Amino acid sequence: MSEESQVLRQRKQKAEELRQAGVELYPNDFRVQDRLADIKHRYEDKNAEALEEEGRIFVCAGRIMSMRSFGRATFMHIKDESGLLQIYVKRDLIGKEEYRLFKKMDIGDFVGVRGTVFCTNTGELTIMAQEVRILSKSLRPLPEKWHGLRDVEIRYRQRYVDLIVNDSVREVFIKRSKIIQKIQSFMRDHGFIEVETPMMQPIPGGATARPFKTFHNALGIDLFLRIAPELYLKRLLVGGLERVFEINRNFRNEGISFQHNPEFTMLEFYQAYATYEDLIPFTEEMVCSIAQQINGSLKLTYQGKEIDLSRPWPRYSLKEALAIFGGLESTEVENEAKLRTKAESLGITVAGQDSGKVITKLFDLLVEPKLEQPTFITHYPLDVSPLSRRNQADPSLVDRFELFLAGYEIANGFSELNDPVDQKERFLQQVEARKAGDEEAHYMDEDYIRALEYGMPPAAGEGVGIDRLVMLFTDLPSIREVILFPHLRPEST
RNA sequence: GGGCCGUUAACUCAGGUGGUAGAGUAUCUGCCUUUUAAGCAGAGAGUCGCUGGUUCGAGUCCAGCACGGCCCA
Repeated sequence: MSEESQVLRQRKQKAEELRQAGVELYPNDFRVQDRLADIKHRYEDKNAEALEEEGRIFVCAGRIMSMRSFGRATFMHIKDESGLLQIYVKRDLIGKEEYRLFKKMDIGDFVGVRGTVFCTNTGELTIMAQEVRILSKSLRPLPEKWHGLRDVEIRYRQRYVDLIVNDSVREVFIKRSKIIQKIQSFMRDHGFIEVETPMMQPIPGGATARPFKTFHNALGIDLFLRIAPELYLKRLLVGGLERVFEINRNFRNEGISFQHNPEFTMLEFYQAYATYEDLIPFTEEMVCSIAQQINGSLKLTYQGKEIDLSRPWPRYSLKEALAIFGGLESTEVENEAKLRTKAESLGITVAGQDSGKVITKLFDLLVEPKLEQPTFITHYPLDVSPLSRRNQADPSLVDRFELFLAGYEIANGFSELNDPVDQKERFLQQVEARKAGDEEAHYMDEDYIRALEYGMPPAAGEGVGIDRLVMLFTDLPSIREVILFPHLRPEST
């Protein structure tokens, strides 16, 4: 049984023929001097005659993307990171034996080219090759040139092929990188320093989620992949670092969907002597600054919806939002029994749930999808916010906000709870909830309490979902499109 | 977890009611020294996702499973 396709066999055969002719298939002594796009741009305004007179030799390299062969001459397009350029290879110019070997090169091979520029009859700037060297032999055929690679499963599993063939995909990830750079600059410009805290934690904390578990052999202890960096970043506030941020991965052991990948990227930052009300305009400024720098506009289209980022963005309390967007009567919103009835009628499990959980579930279901324009929601219930500072006027609420955009949560920020006694109480409540079967409840973190006992300055902190922000600015409907290697089940063998 | 849809050549896709698989691109051979979806002539290429079942006969019908997508929880 042959497990190799015909094409693969033929290519290996050709590679062997080249090797036998003394050609090194994977050399690394070719020194590239010119990027393809630079060569193209240099002569944009020159006419054909001027090009003929230009005697300059260019030395470039790239992957062969297409070939059109005429017996004794061949046109091909090669591609490097900067772009695409046409190469003309003439037997008379490179030599008979060299051309014979050149004919054994394939679409997909990396080649190094030395030559002069000219303009073809059809007006395309082209390199007249004086030398074509193979730099890396490709053994597998690339996808078809018209339709490219569409199969999303292959696109994600073999992202390298996706990146070779689909330019728009590469642009997405370049844009993602730029967005992250702009955020880093923005934070630094506002006096924050970038830090790195543990990805492996003995007590997973800082969020409501199930963690991944692993084991450290030498220490002989269980460790958890972090679900959030929050408790470590706040330890840094205790340590006297007043403005810190971290952009890194969080890991949550939950379902996969168009909005969720088991590992995702968050910006988290903490600022001493600030409140959540300081972070609201700060967040507006950050998102707008990114939008201006990345897309050059505060208006954007996401999946057909027009979104306007012009400031200020409206703010509603959670209960107001339930009335205004969720279609609830204001008497219902204020009455816990009525809220529970409503929730039950929508299929939400209410038995044994805190009122805070019920109301936030109602919000997720009825309001969140409707918040397309940027909107801040404030006044969250205490029992879903075990790390937030209590509201002075209403101790059943906390000083917290979430930002919604395009129908999903983008950011979550709050004034930090820095009272160690209150924090310990809240942890104990979470421990009770865990005992009662809530696998997402927070763990007790004694060292974090100890840190607070040394004294943490009043502060506010925030987390921003980077993947979702990238989805927004690239107009992509799935988180898998903005993560290079999204998790899939293993291929069957 | 539930529902619906998909899986056929390297890629993109066709294959009414069951009768031993097709196209374009890619590949190979021949002709062709300014083409660009180059052209012309010819050729090869498939465990039809996997496992069972029904049938004289299954890509097609049935069941289970795997992987993926969308929707719901």
